[in-house]
Amino acid sequence: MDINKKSSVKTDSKGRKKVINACIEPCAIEKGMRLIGGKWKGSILWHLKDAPVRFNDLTRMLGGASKKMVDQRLKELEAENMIIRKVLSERPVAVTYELTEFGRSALGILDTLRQWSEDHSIAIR
Amino acid sequence: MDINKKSSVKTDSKGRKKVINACIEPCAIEKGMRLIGGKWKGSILWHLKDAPVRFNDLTRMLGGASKKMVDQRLKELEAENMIIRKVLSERPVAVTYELTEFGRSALGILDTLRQWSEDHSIAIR
DNA sequence: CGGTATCCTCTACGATACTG
DNA sequence: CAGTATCGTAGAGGATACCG
Repeated sequence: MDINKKSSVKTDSKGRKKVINACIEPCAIEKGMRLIGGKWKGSILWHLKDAPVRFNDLTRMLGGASKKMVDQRLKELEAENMIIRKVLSERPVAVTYELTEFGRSALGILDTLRQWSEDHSIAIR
Repeated sequence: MDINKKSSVKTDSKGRKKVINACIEPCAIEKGMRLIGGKWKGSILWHLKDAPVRFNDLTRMLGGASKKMVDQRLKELEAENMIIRKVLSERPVAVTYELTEFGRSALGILDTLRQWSEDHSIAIR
């Protein structure tokens, strides 16, 4: 679905047309969620906060994510300009991923979320 | 700041750093994401920030979400103690949803996310 | 090591219709 | 109005094997 759609026109059962305004603010929230939300993206970014990390190390850190998933998320994050993939050597193969400035700019949100989540861990479960 | 307190970092023979147990913090992030992440949850909470909202109004506000989805998310949020469902009248049926204190405590994160998302809307696309 | 390629299941989500 | 019920599809995600 097109999330950038600002409004849509619908016709009800009596043939009347209604313009439904999708709101700007929540769209920003949805948009943001698409960048740092999702199953592993926030965690991946968080793991890169201190230093570049290699692919397999990252996969291990996430403990529970398959290579495929990590690979997919990494590609998304790279396409979104949140991380950079760097090939360190060809033989043996060595690759690291690190945050861009943009990626780094999301760390504050993630830290707040982490803090909030920990503070309310009892309420959460 | 000492955030990864539960993690241990080791250095191998080639001077590379390895994080051995780093899944504590990301788990908090994943946990938090499950509460306010997902497709509509953040937006729903955000829409309730000022006042209680009725079911159909909320659905319309989200413009694009089906009743079924809204219903499901609302039930999740209620189970998670983020919102409260209140029956105003039986005939005609009138129900509102409003934030709990816990739900309200998430607004800061959502606002930061919204701000961040808007600020970087160009980078995002 | 850093991925791809397959296959497969499961559920998220949408569309539509119906109900008290 | 505030949901349920039902059906259908797309894709998310796991398991496993393979590759340069």
